[in-house]
Amino acid sequence: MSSGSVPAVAAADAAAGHPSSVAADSRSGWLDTIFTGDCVAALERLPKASVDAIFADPPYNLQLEGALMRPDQSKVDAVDDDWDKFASFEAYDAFTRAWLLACRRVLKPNGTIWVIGSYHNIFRVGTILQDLGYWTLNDIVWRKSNPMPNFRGKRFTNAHETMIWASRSREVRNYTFNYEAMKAFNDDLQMRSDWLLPICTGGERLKNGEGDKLHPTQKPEALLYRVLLSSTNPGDVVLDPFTGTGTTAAVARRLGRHFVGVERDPAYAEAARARVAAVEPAPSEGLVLQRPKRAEPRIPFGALLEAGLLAPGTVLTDARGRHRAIVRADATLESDGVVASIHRMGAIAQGLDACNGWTFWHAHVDGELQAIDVLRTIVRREIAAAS
Amino acid sequence: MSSGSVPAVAAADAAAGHPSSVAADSRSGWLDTIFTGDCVAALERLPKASVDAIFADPPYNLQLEGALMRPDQSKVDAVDDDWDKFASFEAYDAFTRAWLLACRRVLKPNGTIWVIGSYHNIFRVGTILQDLGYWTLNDIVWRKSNPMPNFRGKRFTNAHETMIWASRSREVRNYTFNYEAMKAFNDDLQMRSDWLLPICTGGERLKNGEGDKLHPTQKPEALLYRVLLSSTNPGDVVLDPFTGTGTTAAVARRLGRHFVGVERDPAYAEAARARVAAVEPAPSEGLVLQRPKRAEPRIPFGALLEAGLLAPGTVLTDARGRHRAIVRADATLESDGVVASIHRMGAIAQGLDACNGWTFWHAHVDGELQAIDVLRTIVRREIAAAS
DNA sequence: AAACGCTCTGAATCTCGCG
DNA sequence: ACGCGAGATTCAGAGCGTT
Repeated sequence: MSSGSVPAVAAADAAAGHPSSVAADSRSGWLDTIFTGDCVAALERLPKASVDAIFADPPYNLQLEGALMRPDQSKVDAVDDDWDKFASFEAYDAFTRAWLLACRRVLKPNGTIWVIGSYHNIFRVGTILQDLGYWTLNDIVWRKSNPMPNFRGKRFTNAHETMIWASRSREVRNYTFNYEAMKAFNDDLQMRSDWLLPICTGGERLKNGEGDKLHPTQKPEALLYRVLLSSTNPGDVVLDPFTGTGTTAAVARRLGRHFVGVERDPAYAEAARARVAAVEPAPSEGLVLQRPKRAEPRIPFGALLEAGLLAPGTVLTDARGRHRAIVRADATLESDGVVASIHRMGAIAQGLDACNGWTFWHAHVDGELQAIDVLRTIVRREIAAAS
Repeated sequence: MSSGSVPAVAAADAAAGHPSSVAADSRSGWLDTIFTGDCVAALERLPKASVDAIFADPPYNLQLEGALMRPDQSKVDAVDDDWDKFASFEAYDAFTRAWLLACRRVLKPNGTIWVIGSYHNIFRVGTILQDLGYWTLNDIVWRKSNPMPNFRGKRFTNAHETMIWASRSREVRNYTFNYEAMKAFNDDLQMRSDWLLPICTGGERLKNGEGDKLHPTQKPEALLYRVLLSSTNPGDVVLDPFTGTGTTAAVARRLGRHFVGVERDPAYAEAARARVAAVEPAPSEGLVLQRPKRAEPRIPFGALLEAGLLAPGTVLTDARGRHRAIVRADATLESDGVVASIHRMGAIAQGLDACNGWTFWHAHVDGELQAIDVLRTIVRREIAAAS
């Protein structure tokens, strides 16, 4: 992992076709780089299955007509850029299919993709994602704490945008989701599919020479922080095919992730490179997340007997003493003549199909009734200390 | 308007083809009726352009596989009904296109449609709505205050569903949106596109003989209350092509709207009819909404000076006295050398993009600090009295 | 009687590694 | 690829019985 080093943010004109700019067998030519050019052409030059995650903020195809005035007659600075103009839904669909296909090629088998949009485009994006074989994991609603009001009073205040989070295909189960970290992030409650965050304003919003916003749709770093924290690991490669002002790349670098960006507009691309170069990555020790229990070394129940923490003949009960079983020397339990593992015996006792014996069965430890999971923790600590 | 009368909730088998059950030139045969049958067949028997609004809760095509257990090993009662099974996305799309087309025929030119769904189906619904010519007005997020958790810790808690609100076509401008009523409903703030509401539980949830839920996906009445209050008027006709247990019809009747329902399952249809028959409509005088402000004459700020209600040189402040500005004779405000309208000055003072100066700026009226909107009301009354 | 604890349930695309 | 078994995993609110 090279998160501490300065990224190579030099320009590389992928669309113009310089073969040397993208090495087919190495990441050295394109990692931590923001390319100037069309994203489909640029992605075709990246190796297959080379990125861990994708965050895409494509044109929304807003289809605005005429200017929108505020109640005080000031003009709303709308998204009227050429890159957001499409001749028809069909043209937008073809564009969407093309870049989502190109993304699918460079995405690792267990990688995931995020796409953000509004009601103007997100339904078409979602449909095409499904049609291409991506498998939706969640749709996440970004609730804006400070949305633009509806000036005409003809609709509800459009106060949110939608992100779709999808794996590469239905069969994938080992995609990255830092469940425990997000739960801790959210005051020990599961992170929900609705996130309340302010829009990008103030010092975070990049300005042009005249002090106006540089880019019409710059996303807040807090949004990308949650996205990358939840679905990537330090050292992962994050691709943003519509880099814009480089929010994804900046947050990726801050969080010790690698990035690859593609941006069509040279001015945006240059601003993004300068922005990313100024980012100070977090120290790697700050990026360590709560380790999920699944990742802990497996301890067989017998290890508790070997360690002398439990003796054969000990009586185990459930938390309320309604069920009891005796520990045998071979690390099985016996109850009413039945012999089984701690898990099976817990299931049998409750009449269920399955049971986690570690948390179901209790023993007296230091005079207190405690789950045998506590003893497993002791064994794990001893193993960690010895190695 | 016949909201006070008992609706005709007798069954009518539209699918079986009784011509007498639907009169082509009168509403007497089908108004306030819940039909048993397939919705496309039933809608083809309704007159063209005959309903003011549609609320549709179609199958979501969940594509579940296997059983899901809670951590305590109890089984989640999943939606595994035949009506939610589709052979492919193509089959679901064909189904969706068919009923949305049938809906479009019976919808009045200025009518609107609501469709609710989850990430499993809503993208496809939204795409097809657009392809058929409907024009999206908003997507509304129903944030559930008490969603089912994610039991395996593999995704974000799926804590919301999405509703799409669309007009019949892009050109329509005179659709019903009770902007002021929704604003009043929301403590005088514009109603946003994210609504926090609990799921349907407790006494509101219809039960079968065994005390289990009668229908797997009954929607809360509060959701339909907001939908119908915002986008329909008393006396309007509301169609629900997937009536289920009749939540739409029940709330429509309570709010003095007419309804038409179609439900395929005879048991659900019968339960819905009984439910609706028990609904007591609200008294019609309770259904009068806040008069739209746009119908009020526009009063320029200068009119307050002309009327002598404010004098040049008067100091205005915000409600808490943190910002101040001086009224000039030309009806602009001045503060720290900056001159601007009441609205712009309010925005500048707060560092925001926009501000309603009428409610932001306050003056001492009869010794009390009050919003200058109070003075506008006085001017309006005088104008009304003079004419 | 109010408080408390236990049980039940809701549109859900919900494990993983080893043999 | 498939079967097997270890063992990891939940929030809000209603309802009901006990303290």
